[in-house]
Amino acid sequence: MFDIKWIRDNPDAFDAAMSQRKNVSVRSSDLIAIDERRRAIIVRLNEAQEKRNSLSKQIGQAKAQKDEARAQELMAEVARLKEIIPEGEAEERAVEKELRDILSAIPNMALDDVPVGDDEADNVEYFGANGTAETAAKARPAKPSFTFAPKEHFEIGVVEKDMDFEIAAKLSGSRFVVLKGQIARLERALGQFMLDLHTTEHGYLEIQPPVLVRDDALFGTGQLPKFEEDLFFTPHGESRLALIPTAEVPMTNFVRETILAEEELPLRFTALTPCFRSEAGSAGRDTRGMLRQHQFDKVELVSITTPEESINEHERMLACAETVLQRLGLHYRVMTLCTGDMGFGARKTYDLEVWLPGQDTYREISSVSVCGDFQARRMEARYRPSGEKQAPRYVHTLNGSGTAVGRCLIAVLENYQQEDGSVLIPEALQPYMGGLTSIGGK
RNA sequence: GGAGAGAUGGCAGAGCGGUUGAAUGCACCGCACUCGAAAUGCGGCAUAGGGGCAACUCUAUCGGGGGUUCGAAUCCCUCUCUCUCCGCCA
Repeated sequence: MFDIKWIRDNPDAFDAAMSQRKNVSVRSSDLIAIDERRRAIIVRLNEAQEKRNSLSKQIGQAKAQKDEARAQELMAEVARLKEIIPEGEAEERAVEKELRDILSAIPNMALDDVPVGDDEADNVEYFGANGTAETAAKARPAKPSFTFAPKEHFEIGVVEKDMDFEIAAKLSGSRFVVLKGQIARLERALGQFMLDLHTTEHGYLEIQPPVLVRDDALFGTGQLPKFEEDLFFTPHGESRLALIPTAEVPMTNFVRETILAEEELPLRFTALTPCFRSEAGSAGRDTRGMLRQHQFDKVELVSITTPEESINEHERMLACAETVLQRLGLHYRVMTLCTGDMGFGARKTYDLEVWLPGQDTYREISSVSVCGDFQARRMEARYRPSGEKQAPRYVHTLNGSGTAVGRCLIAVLENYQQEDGSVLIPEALQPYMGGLTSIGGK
């Protein structure tokens, strides 16, 4: 969420940043007009409150001196403030809400080095901080070659009987899947492998968060108020709880309304959780297979850092996600999302796109974002800088998938499929598969 | 599900209608003392929003929201959370 004071001081920068975003029409001048109204109301209200406070103190003194006549006189004087103060308070509340409602629906501002563009066609391939196409190609697994026409994941022999969309539809409708046998085990192996990697090699703390959260948490990370239709809710007493769309929500909100010590930073959390998305508005897209589901497993990474460290942490987090694909021998590319394709809370986002030979295309398998203080402001998440007594500052937050487990399963199946319908198990996964080197072989 | 108790500054913990934004202790930061440190003494130490070039000043905040009152940390309502006991339960 933006700081109105910042907009007041930098109206042109604000307007320029918003013009790069999609479907955003807010202008600084409108916000500043509301803010001026707000401040005028505050001045009037404060004056009345000051008057009331000082008169009330005098009443107290008069009563202490048993000067009842004087007290009555003062009470009469303060009586007329009784009308104007509640009025002013109501006005202040209304205008603050008006401003907050608008500010909370404004997306974050892109960093300077984010490419300007309208949609995914304007995303730019990224080869690392000092990388080139050549260095990246060397570091990343090569695209596999096939002596036969590779199939889509749900058509592969070994998959067909153990990835069951019919039973899932019977239970839950479309966009759900039932995994069985070795396919279910492979999904589990992938999740365990990723968690172990991030906790033992990348310094993340393993978390088992709730997957049901309250509205406040969703507001903190930015899903509310704008994206309510993308979420599942379940009634709870008089209220409701949402099924998390990503573990970013609970883990980032760990620091909600807290003041951390600088020494505690960075905080790095990872969790393997189911994620729930209503996929409103994506009817007809990716309807075959398990690419786009209402429920899927994902390993999420969250970092809480100082403002100075967040950019470095972003590159570090990207590398952590890339390591997953490298260890699995999956070919991929990294894209820097353009201003029009970025998510609501991000200042900069890298997408990892894994190669799917069955689809003959790259598909997103991880998204790594730095949010600056955007979420921190919504959450009131701050830290106290060490050294000389200093005022608290907002932390920076980052999140990334490390990676989407369901989509990674698809990638393993498609990339390691054999002509006979079996699938080889990548070496890194074999310990998690009881030593199996392939599934579905004769 | 039933019955109670509670939520105060970084932490602990007073206050229960009137100069209380809040005692006291701990922690922390200055200064003094010391060759240095400890101990001791003195001082400082919440957050946010206004106004002012500034010095400074005003307002709000004692879990959140609402109410009573000239005046609320203190009284009432409500929500959230925590704890204790009973019941139920993976």
